[in-house]
Amino acid sequence: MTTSDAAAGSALGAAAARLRVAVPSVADRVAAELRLQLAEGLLLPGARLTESTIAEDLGVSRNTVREAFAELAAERLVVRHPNRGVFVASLGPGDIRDVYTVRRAIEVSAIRGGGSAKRVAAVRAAVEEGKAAAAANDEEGLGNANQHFHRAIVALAGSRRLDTIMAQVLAEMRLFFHKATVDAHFYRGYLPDNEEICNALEAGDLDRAGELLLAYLDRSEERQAAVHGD
Amino acid sequence: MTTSDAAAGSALGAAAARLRVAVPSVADRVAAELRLQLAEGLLLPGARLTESTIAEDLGVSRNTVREAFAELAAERLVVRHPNRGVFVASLGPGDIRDVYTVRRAIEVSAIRGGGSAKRVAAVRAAVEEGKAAAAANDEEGLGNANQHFHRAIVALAGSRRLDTIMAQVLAEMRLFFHKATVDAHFYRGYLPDNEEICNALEAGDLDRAGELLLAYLDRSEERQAAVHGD
DNA sequence: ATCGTCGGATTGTTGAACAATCGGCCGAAG
DNA sequence: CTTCGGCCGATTGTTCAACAATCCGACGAT
Repeated sequence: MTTSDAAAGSALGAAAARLRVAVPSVADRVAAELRLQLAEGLLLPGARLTESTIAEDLGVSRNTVREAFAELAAERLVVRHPNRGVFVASLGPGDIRDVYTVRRAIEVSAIRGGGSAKRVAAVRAAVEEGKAAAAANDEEGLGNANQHFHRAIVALAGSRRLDTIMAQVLAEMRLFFHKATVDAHFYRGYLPDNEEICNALEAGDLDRAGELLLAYLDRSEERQAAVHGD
Repeated sequence: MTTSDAAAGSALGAAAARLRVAVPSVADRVAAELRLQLAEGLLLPGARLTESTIAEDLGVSRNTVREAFAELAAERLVVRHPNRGVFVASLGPGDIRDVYTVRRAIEVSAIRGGGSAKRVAAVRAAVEEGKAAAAANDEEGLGNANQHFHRAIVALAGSRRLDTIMAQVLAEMRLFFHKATVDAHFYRGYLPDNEEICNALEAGDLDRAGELLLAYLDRSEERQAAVHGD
């Protein structure tokens, strides 16, 4: 769990390492650790991250922590207030709408371009993963499956840059999902949508798939905006 | 405190300020200087950037240069090879296609969503800027106008994140444009396209505007792929 | 209660040091 | 003559200690 997450996280900023063994730098590992704590909800939005504290806790130099902060700041997971410190990013209503604007752009574009059979199969796999999680009442599994589903859609385009952008956006969203995930029916309601989208995709009806996905995102945005003060 | 007010200062994501006087950090200024040299073509793709050299040249600490590198690496303008150094990013054929995939996604999405009159006017302004530059035989002005045009299109969506992504993509493209810009007719041929797109946009025919823009991007991609060994 | 001032704490930046790693040079072996 | 292995210099990765600049909150004066 943690290792795969770390690998997925490093897919964000890390310089692609050809076929190199490449031990991640210490700064990268610090960033990974913080990313993990962020995703786990251990560090809540608005929380302050003090350089010296983290440096001491993780047994690294303050300078190294600083580099890790730069990495996280570039991913928008954290914001720097000059001379005041870095804080866990917190998204306001405007940010939520912003994030969904990005998702609409890249997800709809990706699905309307179709994709190889293998990539379509990955989308289907995410749908099945979701159904299995639902059957097992695995709340967290449902959320993960949903993210896999949308990442698989973007992956249809086969663009490394789009994949990166999507990963960042999803990481941002995880920041305030910890508040919304309490609703057990939250993701479950999206399952039929995902399946229908996947069906249209497999049938080659890309226009319809795009329409469905767009409607899905609009609804999801409204829902998120409702949960978080509009 | 939301991240909404984070900053639109420098074109790319410098952590600048609301109404703050805020002198940018030294690291930011170093990054800005390097960005400038990158855009000017003083630093060619593949060139190596040695920490100590730059630190000495700019009269700052090596550690500060390091932070600047992190910033540029996050923007993909530079790549880090662990234990070997940082190099000016160079885009291969695959990257070119990748970049255009991103542009198709966000530009077409933005234009199909329309935009306020003020934002449409900004698009028109960019078209006129291009015509003026063409009349003056201002080669560089033409290139700038073209970028303004596409940035204005993305700005239609009013999304800070999309604007940032677009700025990064354009910065990446400038990296290897220094090779392609030699062709005087390069941008000039696109002028009529831009105007037609703008006309459709002003007429409210968003579908048509989107189609035109998409065709434009496809053609541009093919052209770039042709110039750089496919 | 408001305002200015002071002090403590944290960040921004520097400089120096050291280990780890890389690339290339040179010499030895085949 | 080519190839392989190991050494050397150079550069990066990381740490540490220091200092100035800046901010926050508390204290005190008006």
